[in-house]
Amino acid sequence: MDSPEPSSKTATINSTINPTPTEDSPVFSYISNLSPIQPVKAAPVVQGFPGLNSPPLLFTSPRVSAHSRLRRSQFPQLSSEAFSGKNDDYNNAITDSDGNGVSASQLRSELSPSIQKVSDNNISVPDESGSLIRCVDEFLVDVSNSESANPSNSTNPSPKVADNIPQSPNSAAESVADFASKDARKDEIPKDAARVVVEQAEEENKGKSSSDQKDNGIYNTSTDSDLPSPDLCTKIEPDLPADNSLHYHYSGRQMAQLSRADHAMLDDASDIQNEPLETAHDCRNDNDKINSMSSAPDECIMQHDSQTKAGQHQSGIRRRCLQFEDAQRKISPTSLGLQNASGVVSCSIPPVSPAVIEVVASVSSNRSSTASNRPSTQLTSSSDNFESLAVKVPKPSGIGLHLNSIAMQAGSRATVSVKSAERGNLSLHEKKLTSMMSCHPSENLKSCSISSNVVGSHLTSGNYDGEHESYGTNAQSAASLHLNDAKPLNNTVLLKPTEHTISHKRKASAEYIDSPMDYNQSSPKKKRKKPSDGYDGDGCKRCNCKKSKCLKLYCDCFAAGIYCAGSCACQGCFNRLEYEDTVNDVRQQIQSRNPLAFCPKIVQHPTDSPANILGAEGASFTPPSARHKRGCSCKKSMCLKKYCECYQANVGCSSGCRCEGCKNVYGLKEEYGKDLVKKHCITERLEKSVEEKVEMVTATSGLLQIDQRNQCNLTPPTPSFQCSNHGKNASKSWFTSGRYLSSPESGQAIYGLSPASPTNSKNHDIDQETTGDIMDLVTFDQEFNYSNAKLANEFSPGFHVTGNTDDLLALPKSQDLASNTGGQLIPQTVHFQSTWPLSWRDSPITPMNQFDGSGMNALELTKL
DNA sequence: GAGTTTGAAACT
DNA sequence: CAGTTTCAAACTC
Repeated sequence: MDSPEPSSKTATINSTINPTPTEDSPVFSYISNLSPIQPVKAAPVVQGFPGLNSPPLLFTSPRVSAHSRLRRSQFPQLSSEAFSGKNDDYNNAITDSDGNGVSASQLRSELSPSIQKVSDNNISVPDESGSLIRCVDEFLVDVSNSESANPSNSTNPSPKVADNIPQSPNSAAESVADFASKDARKDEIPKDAARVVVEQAEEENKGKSSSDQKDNGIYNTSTDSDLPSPDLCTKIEPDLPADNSLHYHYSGRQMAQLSRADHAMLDDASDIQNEPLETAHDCRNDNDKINSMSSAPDECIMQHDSQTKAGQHQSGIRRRCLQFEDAQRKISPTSLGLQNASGVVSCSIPPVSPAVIEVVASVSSNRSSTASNRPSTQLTSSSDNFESLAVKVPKPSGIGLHLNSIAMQAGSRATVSVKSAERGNLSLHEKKLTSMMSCHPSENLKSCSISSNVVGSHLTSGNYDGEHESYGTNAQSAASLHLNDAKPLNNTVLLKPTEHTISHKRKASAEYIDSPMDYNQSSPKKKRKKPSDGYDGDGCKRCNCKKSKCLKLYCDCFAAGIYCAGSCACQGCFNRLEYEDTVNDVRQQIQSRNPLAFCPKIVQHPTDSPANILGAEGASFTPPSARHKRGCSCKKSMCLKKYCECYQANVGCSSGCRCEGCKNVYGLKEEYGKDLVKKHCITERLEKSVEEKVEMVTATSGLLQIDQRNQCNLTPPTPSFQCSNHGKNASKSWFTSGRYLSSPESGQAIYGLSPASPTNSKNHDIDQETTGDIMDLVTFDQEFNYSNAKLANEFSPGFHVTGNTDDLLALPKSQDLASNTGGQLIPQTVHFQSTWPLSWRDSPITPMNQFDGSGMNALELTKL
């Protein structure tokens, strides 16, 4: 029996929301008829239930977020394009000299002559100085560049846009800042948009002329040379405000958004193209929105500072991306959705999936591998655009078993430290301390953030010392900021290492510049200090290749998607920036042979629920069910030595292993099935309890029930919360749970704060606690998909999860988990982005579940 | 540090 | 797909 109250509530709400229509609606009349309570009394009843009233409030912010996110989603795309465009410029200059000239620009030109034409008319200013303004301008510049360089992006949209675009550099006249004006002219942005941007830039510029200059100088330096400018970096670092953590928070969001947008870009390339300028404009607006949104006292962010600092950091931290850059670029961390209460953004970078890359390539063919070689630059520009994009990005696990997967996953052994430390200055103690911080999931957000940061440290390290450079991507580039991010978060612990890092940065960079060849050659001088674990200080593996030239998967560096570093003792190494083309080619060959060659080797078993992974305290680093994707073939080591990849990764053997006499301490092959069954039972129990809980909650709020019913009626029988396995096995991801925001492999991307999904506006009266539990239980194991779908459907029929993973769920890093367990990230951060890129969704290889939350987002679930 | 063992990657 | 070779890390001494 429906209690009268729910009905009345519903009626009241309906009337409140849409008084006139509601009363007229048959539903209203029907409810009114059913309800013993007279409509007249409805109002009082509603007042008596604040919970019902509150929903709108809860909803409000999501809507804002959503709005912002949507805009941002477009923006990031532009930014990405901008990146590419910028890179293109850079690359064009370089590649032309090299004779490798087929750059993205050409492709772009082919794609959109009209735009190109416009750009040609425009004054092209190669000079990309003015980082300060750049954040604003660059974004414009990038957009314009992308427009000009990459017609595909902006062109299509638009004849309309083209018409609006001034053929003359008039916009420059409107710009106060020289850089801004340059950019504006270069970009040929419509006057309105350009004006707005320029004005903003000007304002910002006024705010901090000194920093701007500094930034500019840095930027120029970084731009001119591929390598970071140690000097500049050094200068900059000290200037960082103690509270820049706040900056990072926001920047993190922005970054996340950017990344996410990048993802979206893949899917919605056409859309992006349609509204380049608008997007750019929106971006600015988004920033403003974000700022305003985050204007909360605890999140006062100084955009200028953040921009400058971030730009500085990024300038100093330059990373080169090879073929993965595009893919990763597309791989987007979650966006606003990742925002947690504290504003800390946890972004995990999905693993680089070759398939994704391919998709990306197809979508945005304009991005040549060469063009994408300068993620750092891209990142910088992007970050500038976003006012310092510091993202706590877990290491890209896409790298595979090697560096990232193993080192990070092995919680017990995870020794992640600042790589620069190895070079000398950082004391072992500090290193360990850092590692510990990173390795242990913390209970508090700060710790979590640190952990996350550390996770990415290995990536970062490359930047710092200029040695290990990831092929990868913005994501990795973003990761490079981890340490920086971490510093603000925990000055006492991480600041020191960072300082060291910076100092080393200079050193390393100088070294790199001076004698780039030094470090790949196995010079006796550079006797590698081979740590017992085979990792250098930062958790990066280094190789000792002699015959493979570091162009085969034998090479850990190569396999991990990074360039060999000075710490490597390889001989005849071609896995270097100088040979990036070669590296790309080889990688492509390998991928053509085995698309999964560079995918993470360690994946979360589908049935592993978040609860299992995290454990009660969230301290578990390696999910018990984590397994080597391909399995091992050990015969003599009995899986008890590091010859065994499973053992090396601290994961148990599975049925996929072909090992003989398995005695893997992390899990015997024979026991794997048993464990699965056990877990399955446990999971079922949990689900039941959750369902019961949910029912209780639902009963409490009659509105919810009614709402759900209505929705169910409106929706097809198919569970809206569905996981579609395009792959053979449904991937389940533990990161699907809200707790796992930042699964690099999966997920963070998955969790974007879904904008307020329109469909959702109901059910927000459910307390978060319940939601949190639910989310924890929402695993996407194939086995449980149906039940989950059912459950989800109960709440929101609109929720649709597309689980497209081939069972490749890369393990989220322990740090990620830790950060997730912080609790602050929770339910809100769990988002199912409706805008998730198709590329991921379509990619069979993509190791992550993809959620197409068209109808419902995490927030909705949370609200439930 | 040299040599051996091991198993993944590459090749056939 | 299976067998073989190559390779580099892990391991031993």
